[in-house]
Amino acid sequence: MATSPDPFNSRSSRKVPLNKDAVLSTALEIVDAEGLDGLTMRRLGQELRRDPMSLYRYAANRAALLDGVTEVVLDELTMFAEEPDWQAQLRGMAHDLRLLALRHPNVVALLVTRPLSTPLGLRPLGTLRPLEQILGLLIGAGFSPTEALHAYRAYYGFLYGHILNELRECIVDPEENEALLRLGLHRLPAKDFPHLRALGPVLANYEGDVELDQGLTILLSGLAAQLQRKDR
Amino acid sequence: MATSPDPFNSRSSRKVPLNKDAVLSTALEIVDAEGLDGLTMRRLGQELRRDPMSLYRYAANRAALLDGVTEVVLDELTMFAEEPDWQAQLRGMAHDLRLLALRHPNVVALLVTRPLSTPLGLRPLGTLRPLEQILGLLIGAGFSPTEALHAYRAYYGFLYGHILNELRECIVDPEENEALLRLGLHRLPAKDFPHLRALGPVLANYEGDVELDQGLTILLSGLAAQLQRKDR
DNA sequence: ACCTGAACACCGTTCAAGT
DNA sequence: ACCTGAACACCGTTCAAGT
Repeated sequence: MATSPDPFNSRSSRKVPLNKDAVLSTALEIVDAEGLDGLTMRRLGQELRRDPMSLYRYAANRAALLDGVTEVVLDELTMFAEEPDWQAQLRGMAHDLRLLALRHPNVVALLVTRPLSTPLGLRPLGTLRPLEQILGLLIGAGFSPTEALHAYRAYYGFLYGHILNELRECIVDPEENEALLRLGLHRLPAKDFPHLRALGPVLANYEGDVELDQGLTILLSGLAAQLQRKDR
Repeated sequence: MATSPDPFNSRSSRKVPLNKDAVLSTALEIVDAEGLDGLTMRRLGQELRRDPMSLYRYAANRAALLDGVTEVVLDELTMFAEEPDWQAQLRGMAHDLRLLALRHPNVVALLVTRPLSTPLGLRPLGTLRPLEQILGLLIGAGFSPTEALHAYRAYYGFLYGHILNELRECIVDPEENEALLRLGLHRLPAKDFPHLRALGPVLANYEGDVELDQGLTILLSGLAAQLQRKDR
């Protein structure tokens, strides 16, 4: 599961050679296991068997640490699946990002909110690389730079929205799944939430990949139509 | 700007009669003014001129306080704009939500991440009401309940994605806007980010409402096509 | 010059002591 | 029975004191 070779096996191993990558991947493991709040300087120091203060050599502060974690996660994206056309490429990349999000659900909040109100050029480069990449793809496909930017926004907006939606509705414990769901729905005032309550069984099995694909079909055909209108 | 009648004017006014609404709307003001991190129990207590501990009578803990704030914000949504058809309604509601987000940018992170991994039925009712409402709208328009759910997800996914995108690219200080942007872009390695750097001027003026509308047009026409395929 | 860790200024929350 | 605030167990970060 860990990408780097076994940075710590619980509390058995001794001193780990410290570098930025080791710090960040350990930080990611903590976030994956215990959520964003679980990642504190002190906790991370303990995991690495170092004085928490020594971490400030690798990250200026906790915010920078979190930025580093998002970069590590985004680096997991296999950059270019070789697909025939731009639509297939966008589709493939969307599914890749979705799987990435499912692998690191606790990081998604970071992906989505961390760069908020950080000037574009000052963001972690990992955040910007997908943007640049997709711009190139779309411009290569015949969109003008401005159109490519708009198309990117529509695509990424939908994609992130879908991921958030899916994570929101995903219940971790598959056993309690239906029970919890029903329990929750039952709590809703029947008069105010008739449709929602009626959807109980349907809500229970969310096939994220299928719905993502359906949404993409709508979006991509819309973008393709725009492109055709131009070429004609 | 404040919705409730002047709950405190800086540090001049004396004791405010305390109730849940007063607590939450003051909490919202703090979040709007200073961000999510600015809202602490102690800070809120100070603003209300109460012992911070007394707040636990109105919210079980800080998380509940944050849930309360999201509910207060969502209650600002004017429920039903009277529009002729379902497409116009969805369009109108999207713009309403966008404006709400621009009014309370610091709350958006909450809207988007707070209910993550909270079972659906246990969420703040304010979060669920739009869902129920749109389900009703779509079912009334001819979608099956299941289709309505899928359509809702596509719609809301896109909508939240757009809002996050727009907030991400929005720079608060309109004066430094272009300067900061160029500065930031200039920092990017020219070789790795040619397209992004070339878009500098275009990136500078983001017309969120127009782009939201364009995306909605694609999405809604896709959904309308699905509906027509059925009726035929 | 580098690293360490005590100390500071905060947190959310508990709970005993007041009324 | 209710409210208060001292106290606890944490934070991120600074900075002086060590090496």
